[in-house]
Amino acid sequence: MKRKPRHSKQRYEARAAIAKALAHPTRLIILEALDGQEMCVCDLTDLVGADQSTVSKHLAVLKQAGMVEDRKEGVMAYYRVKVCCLQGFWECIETVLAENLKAHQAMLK
Amino acid sequence: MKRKPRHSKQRYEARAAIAKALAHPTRLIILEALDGQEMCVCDLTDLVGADQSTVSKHLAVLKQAGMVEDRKEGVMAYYRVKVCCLQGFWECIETVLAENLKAHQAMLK
DNA sequence: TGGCTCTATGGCAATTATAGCATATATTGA
DNA sequence: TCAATATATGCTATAATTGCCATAGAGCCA
Repeated sequence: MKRKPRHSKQRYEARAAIAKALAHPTRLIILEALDGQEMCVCDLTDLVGADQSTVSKHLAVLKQAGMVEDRKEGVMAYYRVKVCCLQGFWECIETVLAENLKAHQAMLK
Repeated sequence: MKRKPRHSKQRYEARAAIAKALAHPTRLIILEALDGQEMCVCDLTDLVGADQSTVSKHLAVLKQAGMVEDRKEGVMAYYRVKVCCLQGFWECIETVLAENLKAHQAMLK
């Protein structure tokens, strides 16, 4: 059966942009750390062990994608998760990883 | 509160690799088209309107990530979705997009 | 005011991703 | 066998991503 894309090119690009924001290990660490709490850039920098400017840029990517929002308090910037559906992401990704592992092990036999 | 990453670096890289496979509009079109049915490369090529080799490479990316699997029948290759949790992905992404749109509209006022 | 801290940004180099062309491989059928 | 079709793979040019350094801006406090 042949098909046409159901949505516009722009729609798929917007969707891909969201997925792209999730497509970096450091940003996944950040999102997980922000699960249920806010943290400042300095603590996130300690957490991921990269340069502060690098962390700041990752946070900008997440913010641009609408995944997090920030709050300024004095000189500090506190970030928190803005979306509620990340749990489903993690579960799905873990499912895929488990499947891949299983398939890989089966292939070794 | 300070935190340490809950998982290993490799774990986050593996997760990011899955997300990365979803981070391209063409691959999203393909996955959506393969929702509930298998399709050959030729029809997918028509669908996305790119070079056949480009589509083949996108399919290789999705296959490598474990999102799709293929079946060879004669000279044809039929691909189908291998994971069951994509619906949650689409819904979450649409939720984020809707939130972003709302926030953007609010900002224009 | 001046120094200190925290965060964001500009710039650059290195790496990675992407697209299409050309081509290789494999299957089918005349 | 030969031609035609479907798919996969090198290859190259281009674009995007990433990390860190240097630095700018802003708040805080002596």
